[in-house]
Formats: sequence, C-alpha cells, structure tokens
Amino acid sequence: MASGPVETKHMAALPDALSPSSTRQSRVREREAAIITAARGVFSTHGYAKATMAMIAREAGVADGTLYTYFENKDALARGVISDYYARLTQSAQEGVDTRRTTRTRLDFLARNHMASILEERGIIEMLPLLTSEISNYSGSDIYELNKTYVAVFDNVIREGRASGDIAGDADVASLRDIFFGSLDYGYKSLLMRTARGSSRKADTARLIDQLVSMILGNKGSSESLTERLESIADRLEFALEKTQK
Amino acid sequence: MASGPVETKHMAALPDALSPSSTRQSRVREREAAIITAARGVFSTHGYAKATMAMIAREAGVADGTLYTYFENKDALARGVISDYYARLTQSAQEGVDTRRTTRTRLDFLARNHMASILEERGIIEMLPLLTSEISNYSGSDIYELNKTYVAVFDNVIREGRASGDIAGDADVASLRDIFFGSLDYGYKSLLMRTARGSSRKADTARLIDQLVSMILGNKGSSESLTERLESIADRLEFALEKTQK
DNA sequence: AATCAAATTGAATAGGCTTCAGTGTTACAA
DNA sequence: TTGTAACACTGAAGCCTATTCAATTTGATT
Repeated sequence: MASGPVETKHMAALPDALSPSSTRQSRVREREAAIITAARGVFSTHGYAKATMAMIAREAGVADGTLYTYFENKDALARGVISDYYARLTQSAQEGVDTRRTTRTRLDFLARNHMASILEERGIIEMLPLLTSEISNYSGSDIYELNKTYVAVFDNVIREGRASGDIAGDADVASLRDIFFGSLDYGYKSLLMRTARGSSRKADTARLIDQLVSMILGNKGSSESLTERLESIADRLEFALEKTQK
Repeated sequence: MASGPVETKHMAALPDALSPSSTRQSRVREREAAIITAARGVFSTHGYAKATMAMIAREAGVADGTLYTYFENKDALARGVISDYYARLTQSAQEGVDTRRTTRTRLDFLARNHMASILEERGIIEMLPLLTSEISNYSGSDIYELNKTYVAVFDNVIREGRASGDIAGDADVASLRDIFFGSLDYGYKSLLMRTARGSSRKADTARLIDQLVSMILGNKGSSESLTERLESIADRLEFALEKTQK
C-alpha cells in the first residue's frame, strides 16, 4: 500500500495520545491507517478535486507536512485509499465464491457484490479513472496488481464453470471479463442518472444482472432453467439473512 | 455547447487577423471554435490536470481572461470539448447505421465505430469521468443530452432488430445498452493495459466485439450463422475501402 | 463623428499542493 | 543513566494556477 516514513531497522517508541501499542513501527502503521481513514472520509464527502490536503491532515490529527512522509503526494494518497478498497473487495468476492457451488450462483453473487460495493463507496471508486488515466503511473502500480487479483476471482469461476459444463459458449475468458465488469460499471453509471421513475433502481439492477449472467452462461432468454433461477434466488435470501444476523 | 460572450441584438463587425467573415457574431463563433480546438489539443496532450488555462489561451491566441468570457471555468471548457466530440460521434454512428441493413452489421459497425473513436480521442474521453462525477452538474447538462442522443442510435437498432426478428432474447433495451457500451468501454481500458503479447490489440478487440454482438443477437457461441458472419466481414472491408478513398 | 455596448486584456488575487529548515522523539549503545 | 544518531513531525513559506476585474480597445449604431 504505502511505505510509511522511511523504514528503519530499529524499533520501539511511543505515541502522543493515540493507541494501545507503542513501538515505533506500530505507531507508524497506526498513523498510516488513520491517514487513510481520514482520506477516505474526506475524498468520499467532497470528491477528489475539492478535498484538500489540509482537510485530510486535520481529520487525521496531523500537520499538513506529515502527510508527505507517508504518501508522496495527493495522488499517491488517493491510490492508497483505493488499494485499501480493492483489498477488501477481493476478499469479500473470494469468500462469496468459496461458499457457493453452481456457476450461476457464483456469478450472480459476484455481480451483486460488485454493484453493492461500488454503490456503497461511490465516492472512492469515482477517483479511479482519475488515477489510472496515466498508464505510466498505473501499470505495475499497487492498484493494477490488486485489480488483477480481483478479476482473477471471476476468471477462475469461468474456468471452473466451463470445465464443469455449466458454461456453453466458446468465448475467451478475457472477453467475458470485459463484458462482465464493463456492463456492471456502466450499469452503475446509468443507475445514477435514472431519476427513479416507475421501476426502482433495485429492480433495474436485478434485471441487468440477470440478463448478463444468462448471457454468459449461454442461455438465450432470461426465462430458461427455472430450477437454476430458484436456486439463485434462494442464495440471495440466505445472503441477506446472514447480513442481518451480523 | 458554450454561450460565447454575452449575446447581443446588434451585429456585424470585424476581427484583427483571423478569418474571412467579419460580423461580430461570426467573429465570436470563430473564436469559440478556435478556443475549443486549442483546448482539445492541450487537453489531449497533457491531460486535464496538467493542462493549464494559460497554455490554452496561448494556443488559441487570446489573453487568459478571454477564455472566461466564453466558458465559465476550466470544467466548462472541458465540457465544451467533449460536447463537440459527442456531436461528431453521434453523426458518424447514425450515418453508419443508415447505410446498413442487417442488425448484425449495424451493431458490428456501432461497436467498431465506438472503439475506434475513443481510441483516437482517448485524451478527451478520459476527461469524461472527471466531469460527470458530480451528478448535479451532469444531469441536464449538454453532455448528458448529447450522450442520450448518442445511445439512442443503439436503442433504435435494437428495437428494429427485435421487430424484424433478428434479436432472439427478451431482454429490455436498457440492459442491453448497458452491456453494449459498458463492455466496449471496459474493453478499451483493458486494451490499454495489455502489453500486446501474442495476440494483437486489434485481434483482441475484434474478438470482444464478435462475442458481444453474438450475445446480444442471442446466439450461443461465436461459430454460428456463417452467412451473417461473412456479410459482416464484407461490410468491414467496404468501410475500410471507403475510408481510404476519402 | 459621437456614443455606447461588447469584447478583450493582463495584472492582481486567492487558494491549494508541496517543500524544507527546524524541533521533538525514540532506539540503542556505552 | 546518558549520549546521540536516526527518524518523525511541524507549519510557515514558496510556487503554481484558476479566476476576477478595472481599465482599455473595438465595433455597431445614430
């Protein structure tokens, strides 16, 4: 993620009024976390452009200059926030896949998880295009690697699905991946626009996901394989239930 | 697009060293065009963040302050550039559709046109997310309306395709639209990443489009309806030929 | 030719990112 | 325990750029 103030071989020290532990290392780790948390909040609320380093510093309880011992500049700080986000997203995705068996329920879950996640942290993911536009800074960056790890979860589901015969067509994984995540991201954007007329946002999203997963599985319409559908719905209910209990 | 310096009821005047015509109105129109052109160039080369108003002013041959009589601020100027882009994109899309008959060739064309266009003007379209992130500024803006007009071209192709029986499934147009443009936009991004290994970018793009169009048409694999495929290829060759002759 | 509206100018303003010289703290050794 | 080098932290100053605005020029009209 980030490097923190110049790493040292020594260690052990203590904070001023922050936390339980007290080695220099842990202090630094906590401060970095505090800065990222503060940054996430400020970026979320105001957006990248209107968020100021001064705001973030104040929120994190440090001086302006301190931010720069943890992150090279505003961009790097935003990347730190996004890296953090991706790490969490990947974890939830992998966990969800691991607890499901059929390809349909897995894809269904991945799609809903993705949508829910970007909706929840919209302020954050809207910074992404800003930071990834300069490929030079992007290729090989933390974000790039984390994104790769994230989409790999999808790739694996596809490969397994094909091996088990759940997926009909002969499309290559890369294309399917573009179609899958592209549709969802675009769907999110059009979602934001729709001034919620007759159909609710939830319904629109559900329809899109349904459509998309069916296409990937190789079904023609959305009215086939009733059993599979029911299973998928049961899965959603279970998931919703789990969430409530937490 | 933009408003230009306060419109007046009077008219007729002349420039200092710019153009053929010489009424005040036309002078203003030309200057606005010059500013947009300059802005497009500077934004393309340096990206939104690093482009400065001073650069654009110099390029357009006006004083810094003059930019602000044509556009409210840097954002508005960028929006002007993008509006201009969308207008051109829509026109090429509509023309392409009008000169094609089958649904497959039309969708194929729309997809290739879209990809070619965003590749060519990548510097410009990368500013889009930046400007549309604040929905308040976006809904009802020029860009919003122009985007609506653009995707309407696709919507119509789908509706006609369904009427003529070319499209099998029962998916709603909105979902298909999200899938279509989402896949392409995301495909563009992954394209930029791939350090062109074995398969070329062109081949990857072709495969994606192929896949996508087949899915929308309701075919399972990409190996069906050979005749249609051949027709599509012939269409592309014709189009390429036309371009050369221009 | 006089006059007024519109367009243009560019210097001054304001605000935000980033730097850096100085200060305080900590880990370790003697 | 004390000394000290390395590190972390600070916040005021520097720099850069978007934006404003009073003054000026230009152009259309009477």
